[in-house]
Amino acid sequence: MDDLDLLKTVPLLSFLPGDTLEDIRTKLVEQHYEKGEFIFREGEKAEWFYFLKQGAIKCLKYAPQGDELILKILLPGEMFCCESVTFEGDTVHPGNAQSLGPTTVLKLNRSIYFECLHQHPPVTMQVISYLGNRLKESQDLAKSLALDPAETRLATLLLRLAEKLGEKEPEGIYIGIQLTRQEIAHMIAVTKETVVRILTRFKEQGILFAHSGKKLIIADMDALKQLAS
Amino acid sequence: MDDLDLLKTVPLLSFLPGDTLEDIRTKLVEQHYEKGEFIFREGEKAEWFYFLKQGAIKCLKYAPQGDELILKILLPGEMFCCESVTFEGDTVHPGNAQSLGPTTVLKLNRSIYFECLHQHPPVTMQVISYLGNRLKESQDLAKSLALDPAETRLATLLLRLAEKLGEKEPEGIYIGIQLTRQEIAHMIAVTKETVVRILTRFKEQGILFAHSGKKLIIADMDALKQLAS
DNA sequence: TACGGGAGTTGATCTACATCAATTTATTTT
DNA sequence: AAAATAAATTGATGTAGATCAACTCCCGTA
Repeated sequence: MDDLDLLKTVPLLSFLPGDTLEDIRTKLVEQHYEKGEFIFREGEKAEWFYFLKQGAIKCLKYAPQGDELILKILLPGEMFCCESVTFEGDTVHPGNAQSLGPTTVLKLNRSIYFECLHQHPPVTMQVISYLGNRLKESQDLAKSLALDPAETRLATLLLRLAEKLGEKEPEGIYIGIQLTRQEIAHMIAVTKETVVRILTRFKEQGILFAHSGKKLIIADMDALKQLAS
Repeated sequence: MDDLDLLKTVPLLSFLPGDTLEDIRTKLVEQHYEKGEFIFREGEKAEWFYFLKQGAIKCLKYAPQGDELILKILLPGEMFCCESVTFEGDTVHPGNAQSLGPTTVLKLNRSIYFECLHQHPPVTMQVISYLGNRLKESQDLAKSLALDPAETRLATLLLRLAEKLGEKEPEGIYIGIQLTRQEIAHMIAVTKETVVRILTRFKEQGILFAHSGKKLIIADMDALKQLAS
């Protein structure tokens, strides 16, 4: 019953209408996605509040020519689409959500979520807090894209990834999520070639330690912080 | 008493604790700023909820070297800092707010704002909705900075400005806010020279009509939409 | 009416990063 | 394990937009 243990850790869900966690469970819809599947696409009607149970999801937008920008990587425990569903009338998703690997989400019907917000002010306050953080994150991304050179953007990204999901290993801090060079490129708006060239430079400088060529292990966090500045 | 008339149009403020609008007025602090003055700076403690009564405010961030990015232009009727104040403990402003001209704001003490949110769920829902819109806006900006060439970014900006504060004139749609080329440049992350060059091209193409060299008048909205695509 | 300073404009040159192309190395699939 | 496919790497070349520098226009002030 680790499902329920997880739910208990999510303040938002602990306030769902109904007295027991079992009640809550009956209202949540669990759904599974394989790598590359879309949870939703831009322009589709937003009808669910989501909670990421397992896996990782990239939130991204496409330019008309097919270029893409990854705006956010969602990790287990995070909620998403808490804003769209509160708008009056029909709302559509402003971007795409695609699973990075095998992924399980729990989703909650728009009207139940809405009811929950109305009945539990502290929950609503949490959503505001979450949205405030997402807004800050998004503005930091915009600033970085606008003002930082590619090397700084990559250093900043590696640092954030290390802080969020870094695992201590003998050689350094291992980034426990497998992103392709192309995906990294899409997060900082450069080409995959540029990512490779900068990573190669980082390895030469001893900032990075490449275990099996693919795994990213950061050897010198301080140097990265310096570059991210 | 047009002050109160204005307040009535702001749903958030109409829910403030207290029965009459006169009561509300006693809790709001009015403050005036001259062109260029800062309402607050990055890193300062966030202690107020703000409402823009008159004028215009630019929200911006600086890079260490002094480069800047304008994230948002606030116009009369808009609230700001509705998120920071809901976080637990002390919070600091993640960016700067600077007046573009003579500006009047109304501000509300953090704890009264907080109380207001707790007592009036519909108000809270509005704040969520507002933050959701701000988040979408910010992500659109990030996408534009990441994937669109300078010309497209400028076309998109002019279009948005025209939609928000365009005034019909015989020659076209006049953008009723005086921004310097440098400020426009800071909104789309290019140099002022690049802004000038693209605007010159737009004039040559008949998209823009320059009344007295400075005023921006859009002659061909459809062509702009095409470019912004 | 002249003066001064900031904003706008234009041209010449430079550069970070994209693009294109070829090759190597992983990862699936059979 | 071999074949097929996808991802990573490296080098050569191209380009959008930055930078630097000069000049002009405008607007406020004396």
